[in-house]
Amino acid sequence: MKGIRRLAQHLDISIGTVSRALNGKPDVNEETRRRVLQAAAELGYVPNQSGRSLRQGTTNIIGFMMQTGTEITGQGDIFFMSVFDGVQAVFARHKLDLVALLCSSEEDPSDYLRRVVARGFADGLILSATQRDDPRIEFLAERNIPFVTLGRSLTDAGQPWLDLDFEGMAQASIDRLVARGHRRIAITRPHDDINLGYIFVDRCRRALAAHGLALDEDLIFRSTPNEAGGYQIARDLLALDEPPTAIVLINETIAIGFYQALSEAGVKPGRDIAVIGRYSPHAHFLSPPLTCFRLSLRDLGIALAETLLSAMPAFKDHYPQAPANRVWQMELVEGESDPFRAPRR
Amino acid sequence: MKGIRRLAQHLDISIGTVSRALNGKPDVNEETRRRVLQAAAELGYVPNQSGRSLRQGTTNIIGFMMQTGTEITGQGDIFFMSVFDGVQAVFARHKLDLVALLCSSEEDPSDYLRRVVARGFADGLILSATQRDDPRIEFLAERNIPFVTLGRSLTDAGQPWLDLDFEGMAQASIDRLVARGHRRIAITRPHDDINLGYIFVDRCRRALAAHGLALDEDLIFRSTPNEAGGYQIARDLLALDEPPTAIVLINETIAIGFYQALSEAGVKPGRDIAVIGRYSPHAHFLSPPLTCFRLSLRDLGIALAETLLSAMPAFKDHYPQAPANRVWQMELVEGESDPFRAPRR
DNA sequence: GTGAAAGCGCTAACAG
DNA sequence: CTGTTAGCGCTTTCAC
Repeated sequence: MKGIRRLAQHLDISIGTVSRALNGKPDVNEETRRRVLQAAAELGYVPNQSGRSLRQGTTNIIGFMMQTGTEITGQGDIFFMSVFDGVQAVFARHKLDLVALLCSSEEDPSDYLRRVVARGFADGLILSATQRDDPRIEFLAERNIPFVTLGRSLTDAGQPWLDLDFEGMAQASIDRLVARGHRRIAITRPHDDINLGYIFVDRCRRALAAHGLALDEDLIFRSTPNEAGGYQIARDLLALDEPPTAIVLINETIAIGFYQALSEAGVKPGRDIAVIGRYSPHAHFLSPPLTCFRLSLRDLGIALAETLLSAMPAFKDHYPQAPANRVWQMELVEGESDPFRAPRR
Repeated sequence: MKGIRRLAQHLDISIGTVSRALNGKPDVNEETRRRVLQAAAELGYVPNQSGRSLRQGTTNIIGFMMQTGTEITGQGDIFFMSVFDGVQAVFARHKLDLVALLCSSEEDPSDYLRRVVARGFADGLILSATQRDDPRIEFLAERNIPFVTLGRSLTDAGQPWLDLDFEGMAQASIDRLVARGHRRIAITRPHDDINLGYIFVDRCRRALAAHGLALDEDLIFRSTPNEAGGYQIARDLLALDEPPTAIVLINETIAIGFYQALSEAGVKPGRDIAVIGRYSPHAHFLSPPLTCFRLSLRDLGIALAETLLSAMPAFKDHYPQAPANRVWQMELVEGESDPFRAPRR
């Protein structure tokens, strides 16, 4: 004898009553409920999730889909761990469990998602690394699976999303660099079709135009989101006939390689070239400290969770005011990598 | 009508036959099987996991348990992402799915694990960040849940484990530094009770003793496994009356902060102090390049998966030769941070 | 080679 | 307030 049946037998009451007692149904004698809860604790009883899911059609699991190839997302363990921590803080209130759904780099993300959904694995989903055109979005929307994306996409099915404020970062970076005397400003973009790259480049272009400047196509550097990518950017940049005097780096990790390649060439950030990037734990520890845009990843996770829950019928009442779409502000942390520029010559 | 029933109706055969056809049972007419598979593909049928689990008592899911607080694990940016990718490469062969079980920093890991197990969530588990005494190990062993740990522990239930060769790293580092003229050698250890810290410190002590040297307790620096921890170590170290001439860093991430604090004090790695650390993508991009110990994280993941599967009755036949316990070699990458030491005075 | 039917553990509807 | 029972989707006997 196993499971709820065993518990019921142990208490000499019916399994129905045990179930109701455990699930906090009102029509249970308080004394009975107390006995059930105590016995459950003693016997270490926890309801079998498969049985429960099969009956209720819900799993109490929220899946956070991510790709495991390191060069794909551009985010590392730390980024996601921090976000997860915030997400969980919210889910814990509702006894929802967060699991990371790990799509191998060898599998097509859409196929993977299809499998996850068909299996009835999760009650809701969080998608990260949204692509410019992202078939996953349509797929989930068609099936009425509650989900939220971390990142926007041209694929719009009216889904809720949260995204970092890359426009704000672009605008502020360009304005700041221009104000500091720069006219020839480079930017970077991801090597793949992740949506944020488009947003960032577009806004940089417009911000420059507002200052009467054009974005030189040769000053848009594509790179993989890692140290090696940053290194390569610096090498390419220094090889130009007329290098830029400033650059805005879109990824966190590329700063290290970028600094190193400059250093090898005897070029010093802050003195010979202005650099603005994204905050990461090592940004402070570069020399000179990187001027960068920071955000609270944990708070982002919290917002992500609340937005998702507000899209789920079972929880929406708890989060009536959660915004369905939102760009997440980043805060400028002043470093020493982009001082005012000494007038040339 | 849903699920397998719908598929059966569509084909006008019984659900039993559909099930057998889909699951590759031998007693099915090949023509029938072909029709079933085709219809399944057309209708996008995927068996419901809850129904299947309930019936079979197995989920085809392997859980990789990890803690989500960022200061906990002590691994670099992309440590887990890379390991996951290797694990999945193996699991894909057996149609097993890997999910990361994310224990919030606010929850006790043992409680979390208990819940996961009781729910029948996964067929097997991988535990990371094993503590010196780790109750999770006993818990799983008692219940006969197949699992493998990434990391050893004093808690020994005969479980399979894989661990990095911290002894080898300790021994090689000490030998190398001594050979290069160092007598006063510092080491670092994690701030918490993770098991690897004990292994590392013990072996360093013995390696030094073999050279007739004592490990000075003041030269064992505890730190959180992040940039700030490394920064603090360097500050503390430089404040000593008699600073060490060399140091071995146990974590990947601390090198950056460590280098920075040295730099601020005008102390140059490789010239004024020898440094040996762990490889991470930025190790090359430090100046001077860090001499460090590297391993293939993806291969580690593959080995981890194979070791787990060899402990699972359903798969053990495929992996007869997988070692149940194994320290994973790391390879020394020569940088320029620990040259031969100019004799003093 | 196929169909019919039992039953995995659980919750919810219903009867008392 | 409690017991009884149907049935969630699936796999696996057991007949035929």
